[in-house]
Amino acid sequence: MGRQPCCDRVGLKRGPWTIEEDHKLVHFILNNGIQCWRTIPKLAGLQRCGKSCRLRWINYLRPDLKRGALSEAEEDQIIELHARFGNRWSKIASHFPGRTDNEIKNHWNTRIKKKLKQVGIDPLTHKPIDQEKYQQEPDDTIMELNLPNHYKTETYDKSNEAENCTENATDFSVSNNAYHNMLSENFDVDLWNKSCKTMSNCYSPTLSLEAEESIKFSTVSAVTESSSNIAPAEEQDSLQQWMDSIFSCAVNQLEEDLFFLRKYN
DNA sequence: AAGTATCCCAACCGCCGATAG
DNA sequence: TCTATCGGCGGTTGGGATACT
Repeated sequence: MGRQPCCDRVGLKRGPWTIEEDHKLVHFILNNGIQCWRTIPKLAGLQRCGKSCRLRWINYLRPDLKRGALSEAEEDQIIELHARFGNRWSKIASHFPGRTDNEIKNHWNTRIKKKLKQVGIDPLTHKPIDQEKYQQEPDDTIMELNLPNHYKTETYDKSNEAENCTENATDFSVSNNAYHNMLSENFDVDLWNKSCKTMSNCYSPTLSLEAEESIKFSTVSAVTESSSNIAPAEEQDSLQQWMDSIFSCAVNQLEEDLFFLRKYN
């Protein structure tokens, strides 16, 4: 026979995740890693299906997620990649470390699509909707909207669609604007520092401040705490490596955050 | 201030290829 | 080889937040 079902769906919770649920999931994964999504909710004490846990982790709780709005450079790159790959969001997202396919998809559907239509470019084909109109109108309309260079030329270069294009390593940088905006809007540096200490990088920006105060699971304690569900010794090593990478990732992000705080403060 | 429209995004749905049994 | 599930993906939507009248 085939595999066992993912979940029995009976009594499973749906809808928005609560702080407690997030806490349980993050705590469990930091301690045990990800082996089988189907078993995670049961072992973590969650009334959710594995699929829902996976989605929540990937799109929201992963420590290496980048927060903040997408920069113009990122937006430009999304447009270029979309011209090459179409709606293959996971493929596009792979060029943006710390960004999720869902985030990029949402950004495309809510903003970029609109922006392209405004300047008469079909977001599906990446070609001018009305060729004649665009031969009459000057390119500076497009320039004003900061579109990628290949839209500023008269003809669209078909070679952009070629799959065999060199896979450029993304010149990725944290959105300075986001940090600048935070600081210019009476951003509370003390609170920020405090929340960094409680691993807020893993956490949802929708968390209330009070709730954030109560989150005490640090990455250090996660490494040292007993991991009841890990058995073989060789798995301990790989788990330790995984934990180390998560931890170093969180530390790197923290350093990056502090760098920009100092720079713009 | 209240009602309505629009925007935004987290989460769900359903499909599909890979794979366990 | 076949069947059924898992994991991953893209499309869609519900509802909170914000803007507008």
